[in-house]
Amino acid sequence: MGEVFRRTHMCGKLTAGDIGAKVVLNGWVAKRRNLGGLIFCDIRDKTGIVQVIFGDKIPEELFARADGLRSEYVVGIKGVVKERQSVNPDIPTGDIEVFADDLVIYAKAETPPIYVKDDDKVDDNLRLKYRYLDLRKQKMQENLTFRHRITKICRDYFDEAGFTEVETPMLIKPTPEGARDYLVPSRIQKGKFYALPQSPQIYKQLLMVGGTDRYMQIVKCFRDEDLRADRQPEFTQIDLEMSFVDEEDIYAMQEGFLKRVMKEAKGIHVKTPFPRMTYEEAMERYGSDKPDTRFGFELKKLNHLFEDCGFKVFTDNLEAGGDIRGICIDGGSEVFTRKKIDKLTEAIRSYGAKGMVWIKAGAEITSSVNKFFSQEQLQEVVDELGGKEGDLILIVSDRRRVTYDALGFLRNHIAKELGLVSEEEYHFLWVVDFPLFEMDEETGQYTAMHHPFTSPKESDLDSLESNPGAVRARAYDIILNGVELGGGSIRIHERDLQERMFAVLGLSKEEVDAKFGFLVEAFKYGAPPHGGLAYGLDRLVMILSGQSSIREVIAFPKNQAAQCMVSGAPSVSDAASLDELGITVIKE
RNA sequence: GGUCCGGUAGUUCAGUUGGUUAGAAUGCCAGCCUGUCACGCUGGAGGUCGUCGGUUCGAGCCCGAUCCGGAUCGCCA
Repeated sequence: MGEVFRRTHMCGKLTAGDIGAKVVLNGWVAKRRNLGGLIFCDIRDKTGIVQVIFGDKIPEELFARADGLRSEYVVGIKGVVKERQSVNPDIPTGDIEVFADDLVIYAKAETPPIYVKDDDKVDDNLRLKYRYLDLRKQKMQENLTFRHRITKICRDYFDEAGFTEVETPMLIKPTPEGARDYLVPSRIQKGKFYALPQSPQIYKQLLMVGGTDRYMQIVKCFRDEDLRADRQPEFTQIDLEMSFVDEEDIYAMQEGFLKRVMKEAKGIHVKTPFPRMTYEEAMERYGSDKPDTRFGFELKKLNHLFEDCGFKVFTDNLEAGGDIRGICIDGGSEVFTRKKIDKLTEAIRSYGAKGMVWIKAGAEITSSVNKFFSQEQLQEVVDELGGKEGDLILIVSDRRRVTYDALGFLRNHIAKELGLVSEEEYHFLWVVDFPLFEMDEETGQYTAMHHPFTSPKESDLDSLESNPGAVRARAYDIILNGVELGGGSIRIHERDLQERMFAVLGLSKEEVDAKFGFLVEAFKYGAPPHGGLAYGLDRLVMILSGQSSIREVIAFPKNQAAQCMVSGAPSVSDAASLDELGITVIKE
């Protein structure tokens, strides 16, 4: 008892070159096939599976023990690698097998509640509850390994570029703006709270003031907001900041990084520099600030065609200051039946669109508005969008924002449905010149779109107070195939500009002191020009490994209710702990 | 917080206008089987149809409430 076989090989790494070798394997029983006088047993470790055979030339006692093996038993095997009589071309180790001459059962296992098999279709929550079983799947191990490789490349690249990895605090001052904080009560300072960081933003800027020059950190961040397939309450950023740089330095540095990631992790050569697009252009052409440029279906503003058209839905909207935009789906009129179009109309309601007009181009144009428009008028619309016979045109008339959101959604949705989205293509894109501010529709107050330390573009500085909505920021996002991989900005390092910024945001001196006093104080003593960027590591790994959810690349993710299904967190706290923290929980 | 979809065997699902003992596949157990690899063959066990209430002679199915899960919008500087 207690003996551990000293492993000589990993299961998935055995090849024909090992034929004749005596090997020792450790792993889990993936599958047992008992043919009577012959038992086949697939043994799995994180590298893959290999077939082990218990034949007739072994002691009866060993054969009996092999007969007792069940799925997920943990075992050690000693044996000899031999060439297979019948090759299995479906697995990498399919041309060899291990003739066992010894077996140890380290642990038995109950029948697992989920199958340990890559293509097993099982409820997501069940996978999360039994994550330790789910992780035994080869795909999951590959995902973890792939993630490790990305972080390794990241550390190597930025190390070679002179970056220093610095750990910033996890227990920090709550930030009243932005996403909700996770609060952590202080026992020593009863009644006071820390927050878990939403990002190390302020600390990395302080590091620049502190002369660190180039900082990077692979760091957990926390946001207490609702979850999505690509959003977890705790997630990992690759956080970066550089001193004495402008946008061009940042772009070049990041393009070098992503180029290397693509080459080393995917074996794909990507061209640099990446294309750039202004925020304004991205919205006008794609209805999104993170456009997927692998396919067309670009938006086009159609206001001028409908100014006096007499169709009240359109004219009323235009008079109210709204827009009319459309997209043209090549060859879409066949594919999209009335029923399918109705479904699309229904789908865009969640973006606030009240309806959608469709036009099918051809010798005789059919449309949902045939009653209101002549064939000539409709042909004009078709021509404006570059449509031809067999194309489907979709038009949304609404507030500008709604036309962007609805058509932006439609082009992505339809491209996916038509199978036009290539998994093999990787389109990187910088989206630049974001607005510095956005209007909070509830309060009517300008808020920082990125964060209040983002530098305005110098050319727009004059209108900072007079027309804040028109001021563009020195902010940029890096987009890959319609996914926002990361974003950043050149920061404000001049005190007077920072004060003007706070003033536009409507922050009093007292508020500034309370919220960011320590940063403002630090800037008194000499801040270098600096800027940076942060990647969502989970998203980066997700998209490069071809997964559709970041849960697939996180070892122990939370479910949609932000629970850890393995441990049951969060849970109620006992009275003594709460008392010590001075916390009373009000039960509803 | 809003909208939509779902909850039936360990798992994935089917279940007709409400009608006898709720099915299939897979997994599990037992027996047979020496070249399987989704092994095969034979047999078997396995169900509070999410929960509570209502309608009905009778509810997995209809109605109401509630819990849970998922998608999505809001939200995510």
